Order: sequence, then C-alpha cells, then structure tokens
Amino acid sequence: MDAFFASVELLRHPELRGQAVVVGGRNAAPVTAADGSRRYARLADYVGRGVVTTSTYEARALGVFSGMGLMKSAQLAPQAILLPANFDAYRHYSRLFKAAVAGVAPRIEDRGIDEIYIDLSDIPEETRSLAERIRRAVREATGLSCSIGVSPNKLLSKICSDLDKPDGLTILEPERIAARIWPLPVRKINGIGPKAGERLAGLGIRSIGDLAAAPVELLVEHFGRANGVWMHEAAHGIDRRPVVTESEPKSISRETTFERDLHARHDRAELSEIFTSLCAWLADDLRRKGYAARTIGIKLRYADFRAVTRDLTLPAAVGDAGEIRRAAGECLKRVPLTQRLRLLGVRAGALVPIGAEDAVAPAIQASLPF
DNA sequence: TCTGGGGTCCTAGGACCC
DNA sequence: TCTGGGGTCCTAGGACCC
Repeated sequence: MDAFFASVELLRHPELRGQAVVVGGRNAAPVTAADGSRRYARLADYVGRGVVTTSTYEARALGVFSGMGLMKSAQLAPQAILLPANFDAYRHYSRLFKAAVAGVAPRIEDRGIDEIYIDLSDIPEETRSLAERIRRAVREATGLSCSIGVSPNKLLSKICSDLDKPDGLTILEPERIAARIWPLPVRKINGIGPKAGERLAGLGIRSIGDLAAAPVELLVEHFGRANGVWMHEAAHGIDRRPVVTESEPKSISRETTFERDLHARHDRAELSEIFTSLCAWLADDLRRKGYAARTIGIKLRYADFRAVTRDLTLPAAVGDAGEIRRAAGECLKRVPLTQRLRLLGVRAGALVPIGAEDAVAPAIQASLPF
C-alpha cells in the first residue's frame, strides 16, 4: 500500500490532500471548531520524543521519511501537518484491502499491516490484466492506491513493487533481471540492511550487479556460508521461498518509550506503574489472540540507547497479568538499573494456544529400562 | 531535542541428556 | 599424562523488516 498510514489519514481528512502530512508523535488529534473547521498541529510546534511513522509524498519531497526523528523533520518541513497515528483505522483498512485482494487471488502471505505477497501461479488470466484487476479491487474497497510487482518470486516482486511507486505496476520477465535489477543499489534487496550495505560498500560492492559479479567465495568469506550464498543467489534473482499462507505468532510484546528518561530509584513509583500497565496490556493481547506464554521477557533501553533483554522460561504457560508481572519482575532483577532508562518492554514467547496447554501428550509415567 | 513499536530470524554459548 | 559425539533447550544480542 502506498504511504499507507498517511493515505488513510487523507481519507479521514480530505482537505489535507496535496499537502505535506506526517503521521507520528503523541500529540492530540486535530481539534474541530464550532464552525466545522479543523485546526491541525504543525511539525514546528511539536515537542518531545517520537519518529515519523509515515509521510505523504509531498512531505517526502521535503526530505521527511519514515523513521526520522520528529524534531529533525521539523527542521526540514516546519509547516508540514502532524497527525497522531490511528492504529484502529489502519487495521480496518488493512483488513479491507486484504479481503479485496483475496476476492481476486486467495493465496496470500501476510507481511504486516500494509503489505502482502500473492501467489498468482494457478490463475490462468494474463498477468497485466490480473494485476490491474487486483489494483482496481483494492481501490474500490478502500479508496487507496497500491503498488504491485509481478515476477517469478518474492524477492524480485518485492523489489519491483518499489520501482514505480505510487500506484505502480511493474512486471519483470526473468530475461530482464540484468537490465532492471542490476543497476539498483544492494540495499534494495530485502534482507540487506544498513550494516550489510556498509560492509558491502567497503568491498566496493554497491549495485546488485556488483554483487552478482562478486565471487561467491568472497561473499562467503566476509558474511559466512549461508549469508554469502544467499547474497549471491539473490543478486542473480534466485529465490525459492514459497508463499506462506498460514502462520502462528511466535511472540507478542508491549513496549513504551518514556516522555523523559526515568531512574529505577528516583522514579520508582512511575516506573512500577508503567511496568504493571505493560503486563496488563500484554495479558490482554494474549487473551484476545488466544495464547498463553511459556517464556516471559523484558527489554529495556538505557538513556544512551543501549538495549538489554532478559528471558525466563517457566514450567507452565501463563497468561494472567499477575503471573506475567511476577515472571517479568524476576527478569528485571537480573539487569543493572543504575543508569537512567528511556524504554521498558515486556514480551511473551513460546506461545501455546489457549485450550491446548494440556494438549501435549502427558509423559509416559512408567520408566522402562529399554 | 536525536533515534517508535511490533515483529521474525539467526548466531553462539552453556546446561543438560543419552 | 583424561575427558566422544550428538541432540535439545534456554538465553542474550543483533540485524532486519513493516
């Protein structure tokens, strides 16, 4: 989906269309005056922590992109409109667009709130008309635009979906990999992030073509056997991963960054309250999704941005807020708390579907000597 | 006044078991 | 003048993605 959160906001606030709009931060929603006009916050007025979650293409033209600190983006685009995120609305439109696609092509892999892979292998329709039909279905169901890449595999389709944004359609024939894909920077490969990108640049490898031309032994030497071979194949457009239409969650977590850094001793009461709330929210999420957890963990981030985690695996799965808090409290005892903190999080792992806790076959009681 | 929140996957070491 | 080999589970950290 194109600039998904921001695009949903434009559906809710159509008068903002054409303007630089940024979603993010913790500011209050726009105020509607008696005459029906709305007052919007400007980026320049924002004070506090937070990053840009999504920006409209007009804001991107000013250099404001996802992940950028709001304070920094305020310098680039002080007049941009700032809206708080409305996750309920985004989840609603996410369900709508996925259902619309499923009506055309049902084999879908979920990749988060605004992205999917679609397996078109078994649909006989000509590629372009099929893709156009999907795009039309999404627009009719949501009023939103999306960008589609069609290719022989997920890796290439993901790259292609990005080539003609927004509202784009890119169809890649395998013979055109060298012409269309090799000129792109290595960072366009899903799985090559900032670190790997830097290390590749250090080897003089900048484009996907450079990567394709690099000896696989060189890549293996620098990135390990599995990674090196993967990079080599990716650069040649090889990807054998199937479209996975069903999966179970592995973990569920809740975390929060404080308005200001807190100290375990000095701000004990405040931290304790936040900690308890996080455990309660997590328990609620677990219950709503139908899971209990055998592993409870915490995460904290110090004022200097270092993060640490601690885990505790329990003899039996838990789901209750009190049980979670008790286990998370044990984890908290194992972490140094002398420095100020900026973030606290609680995580549930080793998830067990509720009702299935006892579904594991009980161990055979008798112990046999053979 | 830097740097959100929710995830997945991988690696590596140690405990423990047979 | 030692102390194999193979496996699983748990923990911690880090890269990466949406």
